Amino acid sequence: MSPRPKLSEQHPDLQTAIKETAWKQIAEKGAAALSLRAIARELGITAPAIYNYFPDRDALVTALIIDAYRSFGDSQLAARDAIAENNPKERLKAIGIAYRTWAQTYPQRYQLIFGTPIPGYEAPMMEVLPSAARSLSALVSVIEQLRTSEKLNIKTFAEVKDEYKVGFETWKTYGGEADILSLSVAMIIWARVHGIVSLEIAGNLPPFGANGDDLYLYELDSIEKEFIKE
Amino acid sequence: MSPRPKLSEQHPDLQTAIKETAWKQIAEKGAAALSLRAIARELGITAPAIYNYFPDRDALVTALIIDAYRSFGDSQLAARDAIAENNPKERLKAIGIAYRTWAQTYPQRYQLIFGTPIPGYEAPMMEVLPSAARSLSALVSVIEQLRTSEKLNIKTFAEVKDEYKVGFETWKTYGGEADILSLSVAMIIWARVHGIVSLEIAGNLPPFGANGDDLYLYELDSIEKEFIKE
DNA sequence: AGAAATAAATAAACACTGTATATTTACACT
DNA sequence: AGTGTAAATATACAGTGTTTATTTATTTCT
Repeated sequence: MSPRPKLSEQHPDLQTAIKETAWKQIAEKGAAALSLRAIARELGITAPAIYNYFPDRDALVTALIIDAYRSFGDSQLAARDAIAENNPKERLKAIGIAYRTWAQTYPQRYQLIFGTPIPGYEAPMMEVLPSAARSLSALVSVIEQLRTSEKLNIKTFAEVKDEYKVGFETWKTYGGEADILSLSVAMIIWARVHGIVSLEIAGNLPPFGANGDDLYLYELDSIEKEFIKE
Repeated sequence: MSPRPKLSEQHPDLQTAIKETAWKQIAEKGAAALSLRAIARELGITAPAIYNYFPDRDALVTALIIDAYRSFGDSQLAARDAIAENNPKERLKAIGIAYRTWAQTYPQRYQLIFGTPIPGYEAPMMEVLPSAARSLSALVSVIEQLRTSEKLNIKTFAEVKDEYKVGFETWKTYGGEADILSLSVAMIIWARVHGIVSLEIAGNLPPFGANGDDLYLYELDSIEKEFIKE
């Protein structure tokens, strides 16, 4: 009928509206069910109109991932900053608790970031790195603080290989100044909490025996004992 | 043209042929790209013919998952049994190494089992439990052996809640006799190795700093020190 | 052996999906 | 006022899982 509605009938900020509708549908039906046509339907526009704002579906997904990283990073940084700077042990614990809380609040976002729920989609590292690095910077900064105050309990770890130096510098731009040792420890801790949380969210923990709460708290304790001196 | 080819022109065991073609395509293009029509095309049949062997796509996926668990379980049990029974420490390490090796050999299978790569698919617990329990039985049995020989270093853990007793009994049918404490420890260890491996396979470890090898070996060492006495 | 029943395939169609192309038109600027 | 641009539409294509009706090879029964 009318090839282009008047401005007054349009969405004021369609780019944002598209993302919001996408999140809504992801929350309702899961990230895998994300559909450009369904988004367009709900917004009262046609599917190709979306291509004015995102070159293709993957670009939309990338934008969503970056937003999710930002939300996740906000939660991590807020948890850290809620505890006094001179108490890294409690800061570490707060970050750990916040990690799982955020994941349970936004399981779809968690899977969007750390899983592979979109058919054929692979995140473009260079676009995602800034927000990804920032989201881990809370953890890295606490570990780094432990290290510089000589409370970090770990022997030497791998050195940065020459070929990775560039990537590491980029990382530090967004993830904050940190020794490679701190980054390695952060990655181990990250992998541990991710291990439990991802199994739990994907429904792969058997529904008996120790539950997610028990396992998770055990791990947080275990991490504290293993990596913090005194 | 010919609504039904002669027996001589058909596949002798179409059910198996369908699964094999599915695995081939999963290996080539990833689990997310699994397509009934593509399978049919490659087999020279029509898509609806598959419905004679699997009621729908999800049933095929479930069958694939069960096969993958079997392959994974075989690898775990073989790794365990390659070491003398009276050497649980080395058995544990062998299982750990085999875990990552299998995952790296069959990354698509790993994601099929432990990720959520198929849009809208959720594994039916009751169908998958037997092969899933068996695949973890190697780890559980080693932990159980450590526990009965009093070499397991852990304090008490959660008790089995009454409502979960039935599920736990079912588990033991396929996963072997084990104390709930052993099962809990096994799940922690499982979550740890899964944490690194899943991040690594999904390409979410930053490509610098400690690599997967370093992190993984650190964790295996760490697990040994934390859970085995002496 | 001939007829009936069964089972396994095909063909065609439905409702979806992402995406490309050409077209239309509201809006902004000169 | 006229032109150019940008943002929408309409249309179309190739792909998906799935349903239905149809055909026929094979098996079973009499």
